[in-house]
Amino acid sequence: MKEEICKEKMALVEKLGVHLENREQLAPVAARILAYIILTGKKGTTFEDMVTVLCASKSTISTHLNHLQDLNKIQYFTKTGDRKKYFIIKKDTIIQHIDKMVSHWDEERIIHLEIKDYKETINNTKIENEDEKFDLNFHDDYIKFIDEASASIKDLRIKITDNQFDI
Amino acid sequence: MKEEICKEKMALVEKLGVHLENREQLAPVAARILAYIILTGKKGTTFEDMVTVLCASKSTISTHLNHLQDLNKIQYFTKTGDRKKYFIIKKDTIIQHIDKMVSHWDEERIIHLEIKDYKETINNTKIENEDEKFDLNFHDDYIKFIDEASASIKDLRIKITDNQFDI
DNA sequence: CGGTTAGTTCGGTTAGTTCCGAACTAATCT
DNA sequence: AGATTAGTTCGGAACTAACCGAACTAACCG
Repeated sequence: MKEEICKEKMALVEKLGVHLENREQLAPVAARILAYIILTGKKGTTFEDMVTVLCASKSTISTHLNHLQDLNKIQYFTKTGDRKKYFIIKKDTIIQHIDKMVSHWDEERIIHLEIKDYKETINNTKIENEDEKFDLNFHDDYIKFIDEASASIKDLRIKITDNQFDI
Repeated sequence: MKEEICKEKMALVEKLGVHLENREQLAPVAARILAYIILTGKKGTTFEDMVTVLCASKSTISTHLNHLQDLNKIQYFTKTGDRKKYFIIKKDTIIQHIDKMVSHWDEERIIHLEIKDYKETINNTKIENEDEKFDLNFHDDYIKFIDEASASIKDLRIKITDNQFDI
């Protein structure tokens, strides 16, 4: 029975790993480390543990573990009389993820405005074929969507910060 | 004056190129091709044109141009008595982008449900320390956000399909 | 037919990524 | 002090991605 759960866990680690590898632009093993840490939860997981369970070398685990700490995605706690570090994901990971989405949309907003600006200049300076002119309405609608989505996710952010969940 | 606009255009191509390179996971030159096509608009741009203006080899342009067509990001039209192809971005690019966002959220939704499911199993089977149990509320709230965001972007999709803008 | 235009395909180079093993450090235990 | 535990650092092997040049094809022109 314990083995079955372990199998299920490792299957999920691989699945979540692939997802995180793409979403967070991480190396395969780095993504699996993160997935494993997420699915282990509050009790935490150790360096050694990950070396054996993820079948990776100590150097690989070490490098990626440090990288994930640099990225502020994980942290560790310790136990008195125990030299090991127990890794858990950063409590504010979701907030970070939300903030990243928001800043990503901000970026899109800015570039859409810039493109629209450029297109307007062209439309006004070159008095060329009417039907070669740029359409601009789309940019306005897209920006409106971005603003709506940002507002909606900021609501979620507030809800989460109020409740202070862990993942 | 024409030169100034050209400089401005190429600066925007680089900027939009970097943005698209990340957003669409394209090779640098592929992203610049797409950016250049977007900023040239309805009059279209040719193979040769891009070779000179983007300072890339014919083989590079050829490969990426075919790749972008495979990805359904660009298309071309022709002129009678003219052997060249005039590339423009696909009219439904925005719709594609929106659909990609939606399917991305669907994916996230599924994996969150799977993780929640796994965590529930663990919480129920192992009757371990109460405070080692997984928190699950976050997943529900995140899924709720995803559903809201999806709904909001689907509204935009309808608005756009009704109006049928070009980019 | 030969020449030009428009584009493709192939092989190779360079750059960069990902991971590993071996040798190392640094703290703790006996 | 010597051994053990916990982890780091370095060099390199294997692989992948991105681009280029050169040689090619395919259509049309005169």
